[in-house]
Amino acid sequence: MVLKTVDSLLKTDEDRETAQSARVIPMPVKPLQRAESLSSQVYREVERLVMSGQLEPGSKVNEYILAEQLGVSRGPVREATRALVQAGLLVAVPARGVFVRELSETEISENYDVRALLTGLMCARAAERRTDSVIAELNHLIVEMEEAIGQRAILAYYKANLAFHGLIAQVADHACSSRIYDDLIRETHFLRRSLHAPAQTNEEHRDMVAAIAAGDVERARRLGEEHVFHGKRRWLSSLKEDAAETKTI
Amino acid sequence: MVLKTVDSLLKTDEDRETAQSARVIPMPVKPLQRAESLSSQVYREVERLVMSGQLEPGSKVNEYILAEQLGVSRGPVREATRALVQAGLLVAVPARGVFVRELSETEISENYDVRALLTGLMCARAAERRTDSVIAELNHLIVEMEEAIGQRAILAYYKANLAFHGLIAQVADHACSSRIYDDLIRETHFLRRSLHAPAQTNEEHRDMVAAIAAGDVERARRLGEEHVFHGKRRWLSSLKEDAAETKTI
DNA sequence: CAGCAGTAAACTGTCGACAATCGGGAGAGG
DNA sequence: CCTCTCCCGATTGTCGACAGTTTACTGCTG
Repeated sequence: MVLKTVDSLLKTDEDRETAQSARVIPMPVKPLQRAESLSSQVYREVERLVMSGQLEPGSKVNEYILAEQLGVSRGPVREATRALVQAGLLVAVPARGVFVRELSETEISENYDVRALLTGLMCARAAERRTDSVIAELNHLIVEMEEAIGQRAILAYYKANLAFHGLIAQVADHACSSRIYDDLIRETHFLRRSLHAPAQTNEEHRDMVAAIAAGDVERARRLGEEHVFHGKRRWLSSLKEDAAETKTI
Repeated sequence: MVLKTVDSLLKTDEDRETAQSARVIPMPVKPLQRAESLSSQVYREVERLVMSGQLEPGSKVNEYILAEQLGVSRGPVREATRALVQAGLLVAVPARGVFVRELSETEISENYDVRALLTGLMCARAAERRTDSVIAELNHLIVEMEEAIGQRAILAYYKANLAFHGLIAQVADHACSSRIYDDLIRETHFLRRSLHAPAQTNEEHRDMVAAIAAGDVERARRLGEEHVFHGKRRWLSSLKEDAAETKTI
């Protein structure tokens, strides 16, 4: 691990590896592939910080401080932030710096729209390429989500849900959709920390898998699309609730 | 103009502006906004080089040479290329450099798939938000394309076609779709230099505008989708022709 | 006490230089 | 003559430093 994580700075970093130690093993088992470039590591670390909420939307990302915390110079940090701006996680203001992107309600709404189409496409293709083992795995994930709902285990549900859609994407075998879908998911990461009507959502999952299992391509597409649109509706109603609450307060 | 274009290096660069010349006007009319960052300028210049075909798919982009040609240091060049990698125009190979991305047939096919969905979405929304002036402008562009086809003016057709889809995107007022659509178009830029069955394509344009003008949302969506899928079919058939030719040779 | 100007600190944008790594070519050996 | 190895040049990855701009603080004035 070349790059220090920001977390690790809070602890004493005692995990310094002495790679050049003792004997040189004739056939090294792992370190054959060179360490990833610092830019990429910084990219992933900043991505993690944003996704985990440690960097809140709208907050400023200071190059200098970040570079110091990660133990690298500003070069790689600048490269990483540039890429993250292009990826849509950050926004750059000339001569002011980069900030964690905050989405307007319109942008979130549009995000749902495109995700719906992509989900439909991937479900349709998944219905064409399904195998018994995949269907079994999807059903297993649905059960997992069911259990997570019963135990109010938000994180477990979140992970299983991610795995569910990830597996569909994998089976769909459509890299272009998959990539864009992942980008869109990342942009709206903060929405997924709170959950609305998970039971109903999981019911939709069941229907989707049934259509995929039956090989009903068009039905799978429609259910996939609707699944996301229903998510959008749930988000909208939660918005209205928030607005009502703030109004009554 | 701070940045030198690569083209300009072939000519003698005589257009050196002496910005600090003669008198200082008390109230400067234009230069109030500071020049764009070099990274952004390099970004656009490399993008232009790729789009125009001066940098062919698969060719290597040398940081040092590019920086020297543009008259900047390698820092901005690295930032720009990182962003372009994220944008999908370049690919980075660790410790080897960046190359102009070349798409496999599968990737191009998938590109069409997603573009079809987005075009459908934008046409549907355009049908909801149409105005008389927009319809008139769309019809005007169709006529322009018609004329370009008659005159075998590929470039004119290309530009009008771009304007046509751009106008629909603008009317659709769906930034998310629009952004992704543009990215996808850029990735497959090289396909649009050769044209297949433009007359038929323009006929589809007519139908699309008719549906949008009539406010028939679902029909507009379907025609928009099909328009791109027909483009995909035309591309596939041109592929087969190429394969047949190379086989007979 | 509030508002404004001036100054100083902080931060971004950019550059040149050094180190590490990869590819190609020369040379030796089979 | 072919192949493998070693070395060198070319190129990327990274760093520290400087310059210009923005921001924040301080002190002055109405």
